[in-house]
Amino acid sequence: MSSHSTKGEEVRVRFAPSPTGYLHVGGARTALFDWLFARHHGGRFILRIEDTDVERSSPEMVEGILEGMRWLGLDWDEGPFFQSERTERYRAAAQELLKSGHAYYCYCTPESLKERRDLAMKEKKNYKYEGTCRHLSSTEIETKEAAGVPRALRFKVPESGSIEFPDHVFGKIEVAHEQIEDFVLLNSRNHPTYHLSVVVDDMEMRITHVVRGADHVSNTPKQILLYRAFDAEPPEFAHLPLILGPDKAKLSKRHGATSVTAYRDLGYLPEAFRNFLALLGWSPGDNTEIMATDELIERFSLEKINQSNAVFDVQKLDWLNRQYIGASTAERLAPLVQKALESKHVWREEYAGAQKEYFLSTLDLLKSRMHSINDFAESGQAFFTDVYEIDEAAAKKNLKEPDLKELMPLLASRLKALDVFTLETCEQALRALAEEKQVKAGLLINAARVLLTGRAVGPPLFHIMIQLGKERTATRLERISALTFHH
RNA sequence: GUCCUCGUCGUCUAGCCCGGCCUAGGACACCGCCCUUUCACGGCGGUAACACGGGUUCAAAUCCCGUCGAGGACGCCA
Repeated sequence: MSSHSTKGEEVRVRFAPSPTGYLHVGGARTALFDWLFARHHGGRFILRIEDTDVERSSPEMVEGILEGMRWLGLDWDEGPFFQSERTERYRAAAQELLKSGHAYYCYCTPESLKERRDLAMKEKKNYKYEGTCRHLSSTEIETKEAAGVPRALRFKVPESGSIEFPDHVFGKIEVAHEQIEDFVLLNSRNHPTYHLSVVVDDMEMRITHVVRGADHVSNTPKQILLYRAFDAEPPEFAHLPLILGPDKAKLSKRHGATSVTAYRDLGYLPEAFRNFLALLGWSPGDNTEIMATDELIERFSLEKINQSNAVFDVQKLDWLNRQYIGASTAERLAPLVQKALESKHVWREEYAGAQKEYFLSTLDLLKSRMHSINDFAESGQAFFTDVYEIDEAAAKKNLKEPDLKELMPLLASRLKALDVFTLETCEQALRALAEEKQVKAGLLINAARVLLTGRAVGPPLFHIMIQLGKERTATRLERISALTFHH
């Protein structure tokens, strides 16, 4: 167990995405760290959907987020809770703050506020709400109320002093009160806004640790102020460094795939992706990189999270993916590969007709050189159908020797004559033929591979032969005479 | 503009808190070699970094100050 206090209570962490977009890489990393932290401490992982902005939230996005989390294996213990269903609680909490003198009504119109903000922006000045309505006299308020002027509720931020809080990642952070404006709690349609709902929920759900992106550090002082106003103890905070694109700007659509499910569709293994995400902003401290879930959980700690932003490096992801694919059993890979084939509508019939054992052994043969789950659609094709294309470059490279037109059929007949068709006997037959005809074995081997699979790259030839079987191997070798090449 | 934060190879990072063991370690990528029947895998080796400038100290990547650079936040969005 790590040293930071859990106050003798159960650790409770939440992941609180807003369903205004998909679960993107940054969100997924946050969710992962939340989950790892909860699991490490044997605590509870709570999922809360922050959909107070009804216009921008949608059920599809919620489903997308859940889908992404399931894909990554991030299971939650409580929820999902929806903030949109808890509006009354937030309103009640807001009234409490009004009564206790921590909040006041603001009658400024959004339009005038925007004007003031734009003006300040134009003059390159810092803008902060002036607090106009904070100092309204009771008669002024009466007049506004009588006229039915729309009102928002604002939090009364202390005018002097500063707020300071410890962060598990960044250490101590201090902000002067005068930097913080009187933020809105309830908008003029009487809807709660972010800070209010977050704090009310975190209190009510007894969240002990808030682990979230560093884009929230500047929100933290406001939220702590709210805890104090509610006379509640704030949770502990840990802010995660951001994930950047190759251009070192915040990750966005222009960097390609955004949602994590897009990575699934690209053929990444969830365990590889999760391992990769874990290494973005965190390291176990020694040189270990490949870690299974249990190890990740066991070794995870907030103090090992580093403070600088990290660039998302696809090449490293690819490497991890290859490592994981190579180390996975065919049984593990099979359903994923199958799903990929189905979604791509590739040679469905051939695959459907194949025996399970044959499918698995083919997968075993090919997995060590698969870069992604999707690769199998191409590299596996020739093992399931006789109608596969012969790659032109491969033919040009390995089939251009004229003698092959005789050598290949000859090889075919030698193989056919074999009583036992094994790795050893195939190799013997081929090498004997090469010696007899005074050609390099490599010539025959490379040519045969192209004929058998349509590709210049792939598994060792004799493995391919065994996999295909004697008949198919022979037939395909004989096919050379039917081929025409452009030299 | 204001505030907050960060700054070790191209990238992810170890080391920094508790100065000497750092002629700065690992991984990805890149380049060579080996293995080999192709492509991978694997093995071996190589290029490559403490942003800069001042202090403090016998000694600084590590402590202090400044500069520069980068990122984030500044909504009746979350």
